[in-house]
Amino acid sequence: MKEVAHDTEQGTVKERILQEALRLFSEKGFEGTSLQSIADAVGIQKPSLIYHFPSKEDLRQNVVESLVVYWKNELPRMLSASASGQDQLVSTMDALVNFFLEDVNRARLVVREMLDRPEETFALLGEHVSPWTRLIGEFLRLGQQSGAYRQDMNPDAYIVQTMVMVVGAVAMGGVTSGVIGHPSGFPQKVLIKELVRIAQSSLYTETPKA
Amino acid sequence: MKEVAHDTEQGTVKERILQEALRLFSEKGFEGTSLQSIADAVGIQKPSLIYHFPSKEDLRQNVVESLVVYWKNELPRMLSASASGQDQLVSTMDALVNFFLEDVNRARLVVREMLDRPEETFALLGEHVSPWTRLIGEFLRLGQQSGAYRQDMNPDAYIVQTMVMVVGAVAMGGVTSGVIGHPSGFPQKVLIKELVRIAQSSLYTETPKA
DNA sequence: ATTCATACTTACCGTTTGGTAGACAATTAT
DNA sequence: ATAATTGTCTACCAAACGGTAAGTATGAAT
Repeated sequence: MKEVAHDTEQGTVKERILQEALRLFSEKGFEGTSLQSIADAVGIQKPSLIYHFPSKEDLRQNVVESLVVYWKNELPRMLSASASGQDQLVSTMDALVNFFLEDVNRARLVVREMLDRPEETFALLGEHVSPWTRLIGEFLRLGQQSGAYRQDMNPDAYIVQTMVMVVGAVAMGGVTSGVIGHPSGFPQKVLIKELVRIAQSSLYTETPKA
Repeated sequence: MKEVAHDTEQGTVKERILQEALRLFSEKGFEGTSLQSIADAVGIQKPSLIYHFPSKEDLRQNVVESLVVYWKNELPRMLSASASGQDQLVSTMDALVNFFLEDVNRARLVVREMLDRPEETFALLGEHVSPWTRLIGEFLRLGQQSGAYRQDMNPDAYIVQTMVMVVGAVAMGGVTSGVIGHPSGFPQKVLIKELVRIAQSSLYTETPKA
C-alpha cells in the first residue's frame, strides 16, 4: 500500500513527478509546460503520469498544495524558533528569505500563480497564511505602541509589501539587476542583504546599526 | 500609405491588436493566449491578425517593444521634470508608480517576461533603461557622500529592490493582500502609500516627516 | 481602363495538446 | 494456486494550436 516501486533514483515516482512539475511550471509556466515534457523529465510515459494525477489541472493543484503545506509547517516554526524578543521579526524574515532561496522555483511558482489565478491564490493565501501574518501584524502594532516602530507605518501594508519584496526579489532578482547594466547580473547575496536592510530600516524609529 | 482602414471604433487595427494582445498576454500569459482569442477580441479573423504580425512571436516582440519605447520616452521626462533637488527621487518614483498604475497590465507583462524569458529581458533592460538607472545610482552615491542618505545603503541594489517592489506591488498587489486575510482585498492606495514610505524611510538618514 | 498594393476573408494543413482504452507484468491477498 | 490490485506501457483520439494558400473587395497610381 505504501511503496511498491523500486525507488530507482530517489523518492517515489509520485514525488519525482511533483518535483519536476514544480521545476517546469515555474520555469515555463503552466500553459507552457506539456505533460509530455514532465513525463520525459521524470523518465516515464505520459499515461503513467496521468495514472498518478488524473489531469494536468489535478497535478497543478497538488504541486501548489505541496508548497502550501510546507509553508504551513514552517511558518509557525519560524515564528516560535526565536522567541528572543526584538529580533524575532528579523530571524523570521531571514527564514522566509531562505525558504525561497533554497529553491528559487518556489518563488517563481508563487508569482506565476498570482498572475494566472488571482482569485484562487488570494483565497489560498487567506486560508493558510493569513492567521500567521495577522499574528505578525499584532506584533507590529505592539511595537508601534511602545515606540520602537515608526508611527507612520501601516502594519498590514508593511507585511504585504515585504512579502512582495522577498518573493519578487528571489523570483526576478537575476533579471531585474539588468536595469543596472551589470554585464553578467548581480550577486544575489548583495541584493538580499539590501532587501533586509530596507525592510528593517523602514521599520525602526532609529537605526540599530549606524 | 498611412491609413486606409475605416477606424470604425478607435485607433487603427494594428493598434487595437497590440492593445488586446497586451491585455491578454498579461492576463493569461503568452502561452496561455491563442491567436484566435486575440483575433476575437479585436473583432477580426485569425489570418487578418497574422497579416499584420507574421507570427505570434513577432506580435509578442512588438507588444514588448511598444512598452519599452514608452519607458524610454517617459523616463528622461520623469527625471528632468522635477529638477528641484532633493525630492527629485520622490517625484520620479511617483511617476514610475503611476506609469504602471495607469495600466496594471504593463506591470504584469513585465513580470511575466522576466519569468518566461530571463536572459532576453535582462538584455532588454540593460540596453534601454540601465543608462537612466545608472544616473540615479550616481545621484544616490552623491547624496550618500553628502550624508543625506544612509551609509549602509547599496545604491545599485537599492534601485533594483525598489523596482521589484513597485512592479511587484502593482502586478500582484491585489493578490498578496490575501495574506492578511482581508475579505475582499486591500485598497491599493494604502499599499502604494506604504511602498513609497518604505522606499523613502530606508533611504534618508533622518525621516523627513515625524 | 487597368494595374497594383492593401486589408481582410474562407478553407485548409500538419503538429501538438490533454486525455482514453486496453494490454501486460509484477506484487499482494485470499 | 489464484484472484485482485498496482503501476506502467503502446496505440490511439478529438480538439486546438500556429500558420499557409488562395481568393476577394477597395481605393490609389499609371
